[in-house]
Amino acid sequence: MTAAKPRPRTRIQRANRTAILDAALEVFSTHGFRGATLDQIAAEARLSKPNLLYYFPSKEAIHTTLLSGLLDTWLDPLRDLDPAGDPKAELLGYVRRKLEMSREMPRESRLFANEILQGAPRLGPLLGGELKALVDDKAKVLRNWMDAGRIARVHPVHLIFSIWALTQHYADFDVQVRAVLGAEGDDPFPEAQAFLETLFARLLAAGNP
Amino acid sequence: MTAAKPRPRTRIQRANRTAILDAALEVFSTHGFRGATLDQIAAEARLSKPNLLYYFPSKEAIHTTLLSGLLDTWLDPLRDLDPAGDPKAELLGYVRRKLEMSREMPRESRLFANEILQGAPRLGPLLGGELKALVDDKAKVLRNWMDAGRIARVHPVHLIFSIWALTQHYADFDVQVRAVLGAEGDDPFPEAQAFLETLFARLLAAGNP
DNA sequence: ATTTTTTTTGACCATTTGGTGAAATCGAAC
DNA sequence: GTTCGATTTCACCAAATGGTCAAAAAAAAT
Repeated sequence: MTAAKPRPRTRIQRANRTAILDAALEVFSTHGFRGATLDQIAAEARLSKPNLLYYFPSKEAIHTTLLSGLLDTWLDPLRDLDPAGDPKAELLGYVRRKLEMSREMPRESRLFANEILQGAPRLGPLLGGELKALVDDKAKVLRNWMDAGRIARVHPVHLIFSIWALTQHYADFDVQVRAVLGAEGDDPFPEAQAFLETLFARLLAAGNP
Repeated sequence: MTAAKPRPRTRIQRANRTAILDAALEVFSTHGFRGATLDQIAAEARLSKPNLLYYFPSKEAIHTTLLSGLLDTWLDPLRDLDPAGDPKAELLGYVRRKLEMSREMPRESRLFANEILQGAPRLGPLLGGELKALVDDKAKVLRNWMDAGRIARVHPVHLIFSIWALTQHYADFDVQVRAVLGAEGDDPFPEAQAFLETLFARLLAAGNP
């Protein structure tokens, strides 16, 4: 489909490309595509603007490069959900890994959130394609587990939505979370982890009607 | 604190101000503050740009006007949580009302999400102030209910976070939700309502450890 | 009908923005 | 140490953007 990107050869190229992508991630994730400027990105990357455009042909190209890698990374934990594993352990593991990603890659989470908020103008088709396919597949796994009485019966797709919503909330709404929690323990994530574990354990407890 | 805004007198003023605010809500909520342009807003409101600026002194002013009204509206359902009511009914009612707001005011939800995503540069102080105060107050109510054994014990603030995250997800990530669900029933909200009801009912079922 | 006030517009401005081109500088291989 | 490609910078554009101003056009008040 897409032209195979010739991997950057020199170490200068590698270093600068990563610097640019890192700077762009920072800027795009806090201002959205339209709100971000090349000058901001250039400044953040400590390069001149023309120098930026020596490595990437356009603002669009930088953004696209970031997004194209993102969805895959983002869905890795869901892909790992093992149909042969223990249902509850698999699901709680998924929640934990997803929450870890919120803590360790909040900028990526916000980049994604921005894109969706703005109507997914760029990775729109992937949602109904690749993403839907994966979710449908995993929903089937969940349904099997429910049929076998190994987890409680709930709408499998909304169950997945709920995991996304709850875990990404701690990255995307970080400012709000910290403001509301106040000084009470700087790091909200351990509490969040405990809370989410309880929540999903109770929601999925077999024996529920 | 803020200067009392002299309510618009003439009906033309009232009509145009609402048209502008409505247009601005549309544009700001899909592009964020920096990504939105006065020309877009003017076009959406069917006014000329100078005419826009006859009613509002600046882009900032429009945005501020929108945001200042928003937080209050947004928190109304939480304010309504009645300490004297039945715990489970109160909480499920809160969830329902919040989900209704996601369905009926998705643009407002996205405007808010954009602001928080971008680090809450404008309504930042309100988060640690007014918002935190309200949440602390209601968390106390929740804790009392837990102490009395009327709902299961969980971290009350994270419980509130979870309600926000789960309900707002259906407004903010609407595109994704619809893409993943596919044609399977155009309106995701009835299913969402049922799912969330189950989720919180199980989470809060007294008798839980 | 005329004055007065409100509303709308067209022309305009300074700054910012995404992007270009050619020249200068740098770095590695020889 | 020279050469040749890779890298960086300087000067510059055209378009877009937030905003201004004075004059025209509508409404309202008299």
